[in-house]
Amino acid sequence: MPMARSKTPVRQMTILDVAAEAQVSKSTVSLVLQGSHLIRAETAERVRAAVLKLGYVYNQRAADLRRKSSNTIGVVINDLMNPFFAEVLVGLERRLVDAGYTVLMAHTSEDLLRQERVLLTMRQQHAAGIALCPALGTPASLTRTVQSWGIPLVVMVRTLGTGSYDFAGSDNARGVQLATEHLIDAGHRRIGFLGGQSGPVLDQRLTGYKAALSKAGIAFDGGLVIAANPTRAGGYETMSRLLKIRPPIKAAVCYNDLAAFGALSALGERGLRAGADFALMGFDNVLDAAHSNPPLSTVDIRPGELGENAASILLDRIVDPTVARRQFLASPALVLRHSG
Amino acid sequence: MPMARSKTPVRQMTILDVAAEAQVSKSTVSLVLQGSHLIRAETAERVRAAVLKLGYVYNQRAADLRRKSSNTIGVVINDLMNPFFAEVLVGLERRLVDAGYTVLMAHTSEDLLRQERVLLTMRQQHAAGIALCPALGTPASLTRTVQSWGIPLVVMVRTLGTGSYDFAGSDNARGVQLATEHLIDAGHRRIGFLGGQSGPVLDQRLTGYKAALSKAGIAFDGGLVIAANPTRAGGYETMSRLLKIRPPIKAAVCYNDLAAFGALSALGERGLRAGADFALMGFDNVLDAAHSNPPLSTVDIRPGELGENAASILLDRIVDPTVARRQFLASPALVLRHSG
DNA sequence: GTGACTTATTGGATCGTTCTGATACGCTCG
DNA sequence: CGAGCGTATCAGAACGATCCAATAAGTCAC
Repeated sequence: MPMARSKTPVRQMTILDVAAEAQVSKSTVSLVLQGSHLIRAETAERVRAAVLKLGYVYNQRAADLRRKSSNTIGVVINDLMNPFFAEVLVGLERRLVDAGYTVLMAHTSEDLLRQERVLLTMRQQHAAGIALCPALGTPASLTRTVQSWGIPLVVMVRTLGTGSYDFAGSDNARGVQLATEHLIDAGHRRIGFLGGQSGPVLDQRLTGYKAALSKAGIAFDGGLVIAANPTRAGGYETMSRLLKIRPPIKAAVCYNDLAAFGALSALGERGLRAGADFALMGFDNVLDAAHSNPPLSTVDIRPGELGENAASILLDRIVDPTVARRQFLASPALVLRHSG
Repeated sequence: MPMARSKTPVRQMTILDVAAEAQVSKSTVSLVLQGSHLIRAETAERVRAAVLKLGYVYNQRAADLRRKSSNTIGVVINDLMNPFFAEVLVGLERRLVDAGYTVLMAHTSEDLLRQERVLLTMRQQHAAGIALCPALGTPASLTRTVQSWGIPLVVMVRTLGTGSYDFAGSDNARGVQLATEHLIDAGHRRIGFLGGQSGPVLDQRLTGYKAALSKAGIAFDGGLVIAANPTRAGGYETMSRLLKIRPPIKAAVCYNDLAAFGALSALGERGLRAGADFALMGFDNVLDAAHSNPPLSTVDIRPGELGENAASILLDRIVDPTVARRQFLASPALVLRHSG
């Protein structure tokens, strides 16, 4: 009375079971799964039928071990609450999975310790590459460190010193210069700069701001730039402070769209209407900018494409690690809506 | 003259190298790495020193293969552009990595085919569990399918039929009822409902809306509910249409905050001020809601905590797959700001 | 009919861990 | 002094794939 032998623990189904079913060797099955042309079409078909019949599922990790490679890519982001990064991430993810990779995602919240930890796990997981948006305060040497691990790396958004590494970001100086010049062209001479934490990106954006001013012969006034977290709360806060300045300021460019949204809120609270009473420029052109109240004039750097480009650069380096360093800088474009 | 044997390709460093350095067997090294108490403290110390000296890094995938387990968890999200999901994701991710897991992330953009594909990869990667926010149109049978794979699953946000499965979401009916009642209490009798795609969540929120109306003895008027993508664009669009209705409507509850933001934009465009001229309620209480223009009155379901709870439920099931089905429903709380 | 050459398939070693069963050593006890 | 036991360590067989070298069968030329 042979019952199912409950003693033997349910063995995982392997390529061997498929081989038995299809009456071939495991090597043949392996070759078929890899789509090799070495196998006769008829045999391959038999194998594929067996796979389907048994419901076999490929064990990627076993394959990775033997093959000493992997198809996962580590992605490190530090502020998903910012729609800009969310958009970058989905662009990146899309291109990576379309290329057959799977994404190991980690969120650092600007925490250096956390960042270090997730980079270690990615190493332990044998990630085929890493796309990193470094947390503020990350030492520039990190690029060399990761390279020394033998893992292809692309840095996103924030530069990391002057070393040689793949990068995808935007031309921040030029973008902010564009925005500032737009306000100047509209006749403004006293223009605020709102939000932003110290770091490479803020530096770049501020140089754009200063460049526009000096080009127009306007003296830089440090009192008009107010740093703060580039969040809605930060934007709200800085705008509130800016509005206290006498004589009143009538125009400002923001570190990013998020800060601009907060600024819009502060403006509205005082019954001021952006566009009419106050000219406000954002930066990033996140999706939200098109439907804020009022719709935000901003600098478009196409966040999604930025992510896609980061992915492409990384993928290229994975296939050929010796390829020359690449650097993608989204060229900014003014998009004028109603706020400024 | 023995030079470095350039013939042998640089072998990966393994526990065997560590073992040699520390003068113990690989088994001992393995035990130490697992923090076993079986090894004498002094020996363990020697091993740890060797690890550090050689810069050995653990091969997680090899370990997983042998151990027939893994410490990765698949997370499937379909709309990261919606800050609500972004917040859920970071809560989820945070708790998962704190528990020692790493996150395999995939974005479906509501694409069923993509969803199917990423679920397959997660299976091939031997994910220890899956947290899924199902794309619209996902068959209810999917919960059973995933369970039949032997992978613990937690469904998030959107219910998936009436079967038995772990779930983390919010009490949508009650939440919208709260919001609607608030408007009724303020004296409104004709209240619009804006945005939302057909699906379980819309159904639930609409029943809350209807419940509030009927409780107040107000007849339901289908002409006042306008479905649309729950995005800013959708909210803008639906509000524009709602404002054409005569006699004019003066209050509405939105499917979610995102739609409410779009509605705010449409209102502003017509010179209407939410709060004064029009009462508007959102749903979710995303971070952005506190600093919109004007700040949004909404229903708080704590997106971040929702993600954390999903993680906890999943982790519990992983340690004990036989535990009873669990269901977390965030209980909604009204948060009144300026829009309504 | 034999050797050279394809073409299709296969056995077995291997990737870097874990884990079980064995061993070696020291101590206690009758 | 030898049996019995506990402690610390180890050797070797897995895990489920890949891939190299070997084989078997067929074709062709001479």
